[in-house]
Amino acid sequence: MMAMDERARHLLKSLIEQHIANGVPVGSRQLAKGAGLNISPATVRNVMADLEDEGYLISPHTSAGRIPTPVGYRFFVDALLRVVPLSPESHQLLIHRLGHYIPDTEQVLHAATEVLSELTHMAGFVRVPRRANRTLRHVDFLALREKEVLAIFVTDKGDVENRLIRTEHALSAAELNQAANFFNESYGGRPLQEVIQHLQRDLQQSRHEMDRILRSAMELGEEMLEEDQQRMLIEGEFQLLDLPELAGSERLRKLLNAVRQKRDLVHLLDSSMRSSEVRLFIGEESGFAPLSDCSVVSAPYVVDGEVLGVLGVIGPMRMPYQQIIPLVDGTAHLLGRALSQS
Amino acid sequence: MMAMDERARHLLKSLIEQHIANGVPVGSRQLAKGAGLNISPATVRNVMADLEDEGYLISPHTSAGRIPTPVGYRFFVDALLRVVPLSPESHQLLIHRLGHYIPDTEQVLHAATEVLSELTHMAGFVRVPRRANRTLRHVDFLALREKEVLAIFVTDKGDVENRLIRTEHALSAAELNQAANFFNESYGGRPLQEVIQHLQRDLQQSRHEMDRILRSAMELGEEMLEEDQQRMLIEGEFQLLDLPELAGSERLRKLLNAVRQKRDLVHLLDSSMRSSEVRLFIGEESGFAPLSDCSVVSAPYVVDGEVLGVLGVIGPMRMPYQQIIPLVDGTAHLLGRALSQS
DNA sequence: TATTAGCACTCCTGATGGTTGAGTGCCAAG
DNA sequence: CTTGGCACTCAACCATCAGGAGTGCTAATA
Repeated sequence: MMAMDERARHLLKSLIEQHIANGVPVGSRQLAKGAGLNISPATVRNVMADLEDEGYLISPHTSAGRIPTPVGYRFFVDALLRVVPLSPESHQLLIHRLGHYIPDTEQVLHAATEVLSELTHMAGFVRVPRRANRTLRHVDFLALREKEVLAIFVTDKGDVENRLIRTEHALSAAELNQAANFFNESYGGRPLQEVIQHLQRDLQQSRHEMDRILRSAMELGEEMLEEDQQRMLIEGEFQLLDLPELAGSERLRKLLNAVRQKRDLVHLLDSSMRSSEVRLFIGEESGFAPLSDCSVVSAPYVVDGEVLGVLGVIGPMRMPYQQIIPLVDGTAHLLGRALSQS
Repeated sequence: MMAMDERARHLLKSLIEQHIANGVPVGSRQLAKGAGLNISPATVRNVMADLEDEGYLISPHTSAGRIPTPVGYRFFVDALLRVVPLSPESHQLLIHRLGHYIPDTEQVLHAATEVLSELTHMAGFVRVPRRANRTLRHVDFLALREKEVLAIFVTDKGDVENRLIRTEHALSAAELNQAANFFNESYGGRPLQEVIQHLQRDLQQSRHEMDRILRSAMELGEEMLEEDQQRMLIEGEFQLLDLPELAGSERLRKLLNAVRQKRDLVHLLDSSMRSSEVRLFIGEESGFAPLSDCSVVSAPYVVDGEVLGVLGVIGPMRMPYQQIIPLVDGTAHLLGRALSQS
């Protein structure tokens, strides 16, 4: 496999751009014209044949022009792509949706998901912040009824989570108050993680009724950390229905169901939290079968110097990367900013 | 339009059953055989022609047998349908999923949605309980940060809702406590509706800082009532992708997007809360364009003698009503029971 | 030596047309 | 009123064909 010369690179770039724009295989004649070089179709054919040998292109059938392979796309984005700045309109819209103060975290995340989906006409997602390092702000225990206690947790960022706890005996409001006070005094301001560890240790042996409540509360705290490992917002999956290349409905159904299940996707994305840049998964690179016809563009978002989560879009391999990349990047930045205010 | 004789009714019933089973138009030969009557195809043809004249059947094209019209389905379910009891397996599964105690309301509702979707292979939905008549249990105000207060509402059934409120001046924990105490004492145990009305009146003129918090809290309460008008769970929309009759993807996309938007659907269903029985909307009867190819089977669920919400399924007109109806009915009953325990 | 024109070949696409089979409507006989 | 018979219709299937786009190869060219 020999290195590509300048002309071959240019042709590959031009071919992929054309294919992204039209979605149909590109032939030598059309490419010769579109590339701007003064070159005959025959020459182009030679070059294309070489590129096919090297794995960048493939023809769907004998006489149908050529389309990029995943390898071709990969080379394209790594070596050929020139990212264009965000269009003023898109930027405008981004600012409009994410630029001003929104007090509710949940709302901000939704806004980000929506705006991604809207601007790209593909599926947008936001992986929600891990709360692992959040600290416990406040706990409340309310006797809802005989033998049922409602526990409410509040973290320093204002996340609220609640859960019903059944007790064996009825507990008075005073007792619950006392438990809450104990909890708040001992653990208020401490990281959730730590609170749970402490509780786990302290409650090992004791079997008092009141301790049962604390233990349940601890479980709730654990759930807040756990559940959250899975959380993810997705918007606009249905935009994918419009893609002709995914029209074979069997395939698409699999994908949509997979998106629904989200778990594996979460897995994939967590791996990309480590990078601090926009990341691209093209086709099989995601290592996630139902996505093998698609690309994923993701970027982590950062609040106060710390990566909180990932966001991005899912779409066909043939997506306008030059625009998607800055868009995802920009959204990530704005989301980071929006969240750092809250 | 003359009344149908016994034989015609039998044939119509048989035809619709066959069509529900196979999804293809039914011809005279097949119907003659399937109906069990000793009758020739020619006779059947005469009857079918009559049924077509009267609007119960239609042929997709000249020589393709006949399929039921919405009118046909309507007549079928009203006059011909014999509902079969829930199959033991389905009943088993229902009990298993909804029969035992689950403390968390949200979880119960989800379980109901899921089980509907699973057993029918169609889209299942649950319209969530209105909280209008719930009473206020407890309110908390927490100073989250300078000039930001987190308000937490708890209703008597353990629903928790929260919201960030920005204030103009910083407020001390003591002040907030005082406000919360005031709130709890004045309004604890009162219906939310009433609380809001009172607040609305009491706060009309005053402009104190603390009142601003109360006013924001009132808005939150209003939101709890409002937002909730829209809430709805849907599960298994993707099952609809499997239906050949909806395969024309354009149409389906519209439907799925509509389902996504839920609003109009909520509207439709609220109207069916008034009935205390299973209700059927066939095709256009729903008055909701994207659903015109579909039927909706819904039933209200009742807790302590009061209708809390609606649940049901969305599927093709050609659905096995004899089984779907008791299933929806049974699910509604079980959900009512499950909720009355909590 | 790299480029290009020419040419034969492949294969998709869309149009055409014939055949088949399911199904109908109608009529005349039972 | 029912039924067998019959002509007719129409979608679905299949084969065929022409057209066009595109290719690979070869030989001429700059």
